[in-house]
Amino acid sequence: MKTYLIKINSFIEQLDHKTLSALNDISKQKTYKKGDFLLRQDEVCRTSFGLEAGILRKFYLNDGKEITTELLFADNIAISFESYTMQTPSKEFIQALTDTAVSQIDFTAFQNAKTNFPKLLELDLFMTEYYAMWLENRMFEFHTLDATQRYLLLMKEEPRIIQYVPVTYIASYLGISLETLSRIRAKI
Amino acid sequence: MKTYLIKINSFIEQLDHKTLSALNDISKQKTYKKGDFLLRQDEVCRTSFGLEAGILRKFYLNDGKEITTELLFADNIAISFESYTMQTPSKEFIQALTDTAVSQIDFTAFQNAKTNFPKLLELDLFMTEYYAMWLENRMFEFHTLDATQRYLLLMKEEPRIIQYVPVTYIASYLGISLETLSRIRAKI
DNA sequence: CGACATATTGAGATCCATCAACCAATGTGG
DNA sequence: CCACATTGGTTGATGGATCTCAATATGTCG
Repeated sequence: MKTYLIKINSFIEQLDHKTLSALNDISKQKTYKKGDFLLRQDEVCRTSFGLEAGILRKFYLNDGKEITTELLFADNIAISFESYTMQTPSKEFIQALTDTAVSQIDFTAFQNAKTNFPKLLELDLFMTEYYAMWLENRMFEFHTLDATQRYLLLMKEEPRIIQYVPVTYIASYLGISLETLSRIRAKI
Repeated sequence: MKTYLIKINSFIEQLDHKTLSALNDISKQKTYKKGDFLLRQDEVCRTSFGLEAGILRKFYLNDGKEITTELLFADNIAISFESYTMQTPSKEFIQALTDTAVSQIDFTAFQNAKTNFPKLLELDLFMTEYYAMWLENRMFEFHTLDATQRYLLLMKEEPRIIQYVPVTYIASYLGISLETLSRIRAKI
């Protein structure tokens, strides 16, 4: 699956100059401080956030509890997928866990760019395919692994998450309670 | 999310004649008998299966146990997503739960068609977006609902599954044991 | 009818959540 | 600079949800 990222990156590198500058024209650099919200529940996700530095967290509220759905580092793109795709109110929040720098692209501007530069349409497809594979993989983990195994796998596959993200968020990302995660960590 | 299906369908209806007949040219009608495998583990998923009649099941093996990942009815498209997208060996099987009729499209032929008929590229994106939203939703259910709630939701959202699919497969689709599902059913 | 797959029921074990107390580190106001 | 609140993490005891193993029941199809 990660080989697909390589394919996407080389696809981007091989983009013609016009396409690249079209993409550049609609990008806006922005920075956020630790704790800032890039998107709140019920807002429509009108831009994508290309993360250049820092850490972002996507989460939603369920019974008053925060459930983390994704933890993002540099070179990832953060969007509330359903909200962005359908331009409907978001269930998710996107929050900066550290000071961050992002490159924002407006949804409508990108839609227009896709019709003028078909390579961007292809790129959009590739990225969406990658996201779907990532989700399939995550489903697989929830379907087949218990709490300890999920944590061990995360350690192996995403060491940065273990290193830089508070355990509270890691626990909810893994779908387990804070206390259980604490016990798992004590045991290994 | 279901409104997106409506959008996709009307997009298909509005396709120009040339695009539609290009699609037609690369489609092959096939039928399978109950129990037949459309795809086996370790094979590369080289075609998509547009389901016209019957029921299909996607599953993989874990510890010798079958885990059902998707249950499909008419008008859905069955592929082993990662295998199809990357053209790598599949983890999943696709099996006919009843006699079925499908319209198969070869991966490579579709790739070529997409470059000649950009509308197909757009269509591919829309369908992939839908699949990603479906997966997000499924993750959400696993993250927030217990066994009983998941079953009740399935009854409400996908009554055909309850009606036509053996409980063994429903249980593994819901990520619970056969026995637990049986008890849940007894209680309601 | 008999045989084999499919579904239910029961009892015990296990995993994990919850609630509550506790600890350590950090920050803040007097 | 210290007392104290706050935040983030750990530890303990208990209960509930769900799994597993085993026995039994209900199909269903040749």
